[in-house]
Amino acid sequence: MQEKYNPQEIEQAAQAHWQSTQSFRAVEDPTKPKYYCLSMFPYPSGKLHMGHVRNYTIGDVLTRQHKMRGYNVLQPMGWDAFGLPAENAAIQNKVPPAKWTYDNIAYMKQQLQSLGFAIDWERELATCKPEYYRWNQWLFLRMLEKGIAYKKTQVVNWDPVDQTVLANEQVIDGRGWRTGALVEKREIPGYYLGITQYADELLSALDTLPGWPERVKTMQANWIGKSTGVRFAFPYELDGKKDLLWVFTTRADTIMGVTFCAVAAEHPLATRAAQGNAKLAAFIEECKQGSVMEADMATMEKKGMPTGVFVEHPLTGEKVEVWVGNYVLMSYGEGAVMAVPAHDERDFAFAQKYNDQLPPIKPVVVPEGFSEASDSMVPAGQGLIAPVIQGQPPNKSWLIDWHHDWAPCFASQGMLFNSGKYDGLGYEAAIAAIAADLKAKGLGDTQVQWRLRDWGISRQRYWGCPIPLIHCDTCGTVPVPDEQLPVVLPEDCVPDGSGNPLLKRPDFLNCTCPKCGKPARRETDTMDTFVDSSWYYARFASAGAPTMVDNRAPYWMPVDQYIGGIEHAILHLLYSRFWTKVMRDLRLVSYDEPFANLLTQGMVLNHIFSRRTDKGGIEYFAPEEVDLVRDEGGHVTGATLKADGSTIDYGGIGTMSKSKRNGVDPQALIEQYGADTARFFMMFASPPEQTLEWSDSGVEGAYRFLKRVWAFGHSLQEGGVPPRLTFPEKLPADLAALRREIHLNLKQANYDLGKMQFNTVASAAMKMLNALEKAPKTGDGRDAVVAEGFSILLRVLSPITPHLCHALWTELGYGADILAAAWPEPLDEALVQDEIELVLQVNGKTRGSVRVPAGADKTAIEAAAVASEAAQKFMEGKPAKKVVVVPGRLVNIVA
RNA sequence: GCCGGGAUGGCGGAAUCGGUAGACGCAGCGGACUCAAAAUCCGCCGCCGCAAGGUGUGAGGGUUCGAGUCCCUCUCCCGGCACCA
Repeated sequence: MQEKYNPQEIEQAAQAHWQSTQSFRAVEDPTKPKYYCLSMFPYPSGKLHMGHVRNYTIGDVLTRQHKMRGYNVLQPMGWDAFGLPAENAAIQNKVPPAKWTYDNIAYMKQQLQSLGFAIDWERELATCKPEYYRWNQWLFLRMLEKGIAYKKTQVVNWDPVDQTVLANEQVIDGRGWRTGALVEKREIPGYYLGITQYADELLSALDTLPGWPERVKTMQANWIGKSTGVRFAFPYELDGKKDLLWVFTTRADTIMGVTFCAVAAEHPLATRAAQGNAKLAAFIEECKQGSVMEADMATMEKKGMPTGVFVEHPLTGEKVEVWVGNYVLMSYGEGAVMAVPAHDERDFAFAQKYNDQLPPIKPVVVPEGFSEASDSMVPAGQGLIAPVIQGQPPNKSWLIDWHHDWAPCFASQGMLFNSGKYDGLGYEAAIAAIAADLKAKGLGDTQVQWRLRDWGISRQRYWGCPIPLIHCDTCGTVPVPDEQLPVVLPEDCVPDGSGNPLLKRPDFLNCTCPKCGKPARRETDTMDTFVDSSWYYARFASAGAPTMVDNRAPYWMPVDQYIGGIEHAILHLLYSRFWTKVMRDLRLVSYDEPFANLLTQGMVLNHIFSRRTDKGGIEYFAPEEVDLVRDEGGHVTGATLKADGSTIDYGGIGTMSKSKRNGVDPQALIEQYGADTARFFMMFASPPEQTLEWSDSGVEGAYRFLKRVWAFGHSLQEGGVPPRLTFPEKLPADLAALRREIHLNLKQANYDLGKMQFNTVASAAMKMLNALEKAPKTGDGRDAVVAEGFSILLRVLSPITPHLCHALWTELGYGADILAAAWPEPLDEALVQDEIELVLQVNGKTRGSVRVPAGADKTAIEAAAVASEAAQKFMEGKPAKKVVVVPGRLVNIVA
């Protein structure tokens, strides 16, 4: 055994050992409990980044720990290989996306292997391979048959110069990223998957996922957005034709306060009204410009224009004008809303803006408890209406005069007034009564509405899974027959940014119609890459099967632990759940949910340094290029460039990214310190769910600790401490204390592992080493305590730093392979103590401690506490009014 | 804008059920070893104070013998918002 810790050498040796023994090959074995541990597979962007290292180390710690606990473990790895960055790289370097992708995969695979992850590489897959994506196509055809997949128009970002569809991220400040042209909204046909058909189950089944973080479930529930409300219609007549304007609202109780209606620019009524109204037509066109992103829709200035069309209030018969509003979404509900400015913030803002063109705001709800006679309308502290009444008599007639210029809006639930027969009703009673009346008139009913929209999967892009359809002049759109699958994507195209290169590939485009045999044209749209990632976990469990999944899937599925970034909390995870349910309904699988437990890991952050360039752009600097400037308190206030000492801006802490130049290359780290140091730092720096801040000196600290572990192991070997010894009947006090310390930390480590709080597991390991290094040099049973302690330390640490622990375990003769060792459990005999220390408080303030026998009862503890010197001093001669004893923890004297 | 999350020393973070705030580590300071440096080892280390003690978990209020933890109000930061993955 070498004296010096040499990570490169021991890591290579350990990896060679795992390879030769096929340690991580997963074989189905019904006699053992299984543990399927899956980390979200990477997009092969070029090289691993720290987020990957963190994600996969978390998975590896769980995998190795469960292996040692006797589980049959599967940890696979693959590549989310289709996607936009490959096309961007192609535009830049004129390399086919396929070649770029495969090169990246080869490099990143080697990086993953050098980190020593316990991966079964025989199950590796890449979603850009026909043997994988043929099953995307196959399942898509099944969905088409079942009516889950269907065709509809979709709104996309259109670059008029490049004549191409842009992704949201390719739209910068409303302009195309390459051309700078103003982006337009355009409607084109596309394919959708009916995820809304599963909305109810996707929502209710969240309750069957106790192993998911509550916040992720809440986010999904809000995304699905079930709301119960009333769908009703305003009758109207336009150009002699009678029609109904349908709207949906969750606030039917405010229906008597409607002052206008608003429809989306794409609404048929808007289109009809615009005929012969050039000004309105122009406004509708304007609404169709700009972003398709919800965030932009929500933050942009609310604009509208009257259509001149009046509809009839379904209950009062009053005339209500219809407006076109840029804030009304065609894709939600009916694409039309009733507007009640008095009780809806958005309507209120709109009404204030168009004050002079709209009727006065009509309030119809007051807070519960309001009465005309009372002096104050609202109980103090509720404050929503309170400002309105300053200097005004709080009475009904005044409220009716309430006007939008200056009155705030009351959007909470309350009691109806100013609403005719509904006066005095509360929220629920009012809605029930109003819905019943609308129903009686045949103009509406209660309805459940979902925020969730169907999943548009068509992408007008090359590097994706071809949608298996054929367009025939005679037969229309015809599905590709199963026996002709997969529709293989040619791998030698080089996109240039001006549209889908498949359109220039006659060998791909031209085909014969499966129905009539005439020449036909292949669909060139490809699938959203979220399709690829919606079922890869099931394919891992059936690697290489000649069908989509085979009979190995039921053994492994569902995934016992899924690990990935919080940024996937909604889309990827929801789509995977949906896909699973579709597969289940096709009887391909029998489970309802793909991921039993979910861990969402935080992002890896680093400092950001930049300065403005002469041209007005921003230039970023890597952290190693700068020196930090701190104020007296030690806070970072700025930075200077190492090269020339010039001052640059400190941009705080942000996610590592190529564009900000604040990434740290894992490769350099592995080469300098070894994989174990990288892994240890990642686990130690913060708990998995939180963000992790990069720190070079933190890495140094991790390395220092591993060197100490090695040195301690070396000293045991030098000192001839045998791996196993018997303990004497009773240990001397100092050795008993040491042993207790080790087992206490083991108990803590096991508890924290259960919570997946690996940073404190690492801390516990460090505390064990700190204790072992201070071990007495002599004493009866000394070697036994130290050998036992170190063997516990190695096992606890081995999932985090497997190479180091593997080497020391065998070198010191603890066993042939630490992977085969039993996971350690704390022993009661090591934890017992005769006397315990309790915190002493007087009037809630800590004033010292008292020692009492371990079995002391409450009376004895009280007596000991009151009698103590510290208690006497701070009680200042007053008698104890009350003594609170928290068993095993503290005693508080109230004087 | 909407939805979700977060804020604790100079820094990363710990505190399991409301019970010693700051474990463990980094940085810093002092010392040992060395011709010297690196590496390593020992000690100190929230803030104010000579000390006794006081004070302190983003801000303000509340509940409690006792609050980082529970309740109310607010500020700032981060993630998602359906064509980035």
